[in-house]
Amino acid sequence: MDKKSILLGTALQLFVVNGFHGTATSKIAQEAGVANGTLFNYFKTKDELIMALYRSVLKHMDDFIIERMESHSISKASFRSVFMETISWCLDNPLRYQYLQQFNHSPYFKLVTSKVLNQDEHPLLVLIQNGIDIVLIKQLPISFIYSIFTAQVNGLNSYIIANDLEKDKQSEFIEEAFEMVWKMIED
Amino acid sequence: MDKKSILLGTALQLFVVNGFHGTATSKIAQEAGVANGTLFNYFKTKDELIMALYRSVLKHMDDFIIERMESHSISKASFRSVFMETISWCLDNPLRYQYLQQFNHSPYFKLVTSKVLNQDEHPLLVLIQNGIDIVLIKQLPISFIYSIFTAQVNGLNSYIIANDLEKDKQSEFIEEAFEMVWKMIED
DNA sequence: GTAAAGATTGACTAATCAGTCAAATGTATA
DNA sequence: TATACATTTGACTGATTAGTCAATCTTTAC
Repeated sequence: MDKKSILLGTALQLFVVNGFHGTATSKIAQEAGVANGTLFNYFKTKDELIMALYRSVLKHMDDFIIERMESHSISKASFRSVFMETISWCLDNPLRYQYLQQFNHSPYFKLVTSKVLNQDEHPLLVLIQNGIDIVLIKQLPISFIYSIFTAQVNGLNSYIIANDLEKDKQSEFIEEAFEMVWKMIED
Repeated sequence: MDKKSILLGTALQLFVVNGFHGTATSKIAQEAGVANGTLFNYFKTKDELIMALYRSVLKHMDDFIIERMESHSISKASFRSVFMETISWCLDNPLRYQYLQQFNHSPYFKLVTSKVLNQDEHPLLVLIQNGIDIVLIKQLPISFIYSIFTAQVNGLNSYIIANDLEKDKQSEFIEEAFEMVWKMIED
């Protein structure tokens, strides 16, 4: 693994545990096994590291979901697939998930907006747009459906984590939660 | 207003804008119009201020909702009332809402848990328990329903804020979102 | 009026931090 | 081997920080 990836991985862990300003750049470099100055060869400032890590984690999630989408039709099954893969990613990548949440609710979030998020190639957004077009789901703004959908994922995820469910109990609630959200958005 | 309240109010604003570690205690004291040392008379450490502010904001929200609950029956109307008041509070108190979110997704969150949150007197939790008991809503764990309900509030709120809706458009979506969440949880 | 108790002050400290840079090390080419 | 180029190093700096405390001011009680 190259030094940049190691630095991003180390930063991820430390930021989630100690927060942004609670994590010194020197600590990241030390834990990553490189010199202090090396970090600043790869990331001009600490803020740039924080932003780069955010983009990297978003990409990791999107790649995971796109790669594993079962159905390419526009159907309940494809929504189910996106829902399942999203939850899977969150549960399999707790640090990355926490980092996204921490970042999204921090003052750093206002520094990104448009470019990073308004990606029309985002699988869920495309799916919702198509679902609305063929009157499979409710005639409401895409971003409204998107908010509802992702909020449901977050709610489910925080429930599973807070209650430390076993695998089979998890599956039950995931299935239940998807049926719930589908009932919400279907036309 | 007493100095403690002024300090809490100033801290709220600065923490939301600049983050926890991005806000110096000396800055809070300065903006609040008191000396540096005065802050530490009211809050032993910076962390204690952060925690006290969290509890204070939670209490503000609960008081608001309890005070304005229209119906004390166990009915769809009472769930609707809690939903509406919660959204109202979020929209009327953007700084406080943002602070809750920022705190909940920060490393500080793990320092609270049980005592602050497991309050059985929380209006929504009580309502859900009663709703399940009389088979008005689905026979699922209280905390699951709670997660779903609050997730819906968060999703709706982030949609309204991100799209900067006018008042009447807001009402439409709030109504729609409640009907959606009710469809999810009703038995 | 006065004395005791409590509240407020702000200069101060010891520690920590983001970012720099000249020197050292590694790598590729001819 | 020699030379050019890129990467890595870590000591260093100037700035900032949370928290302290002896001195000063304010309030209360009689």
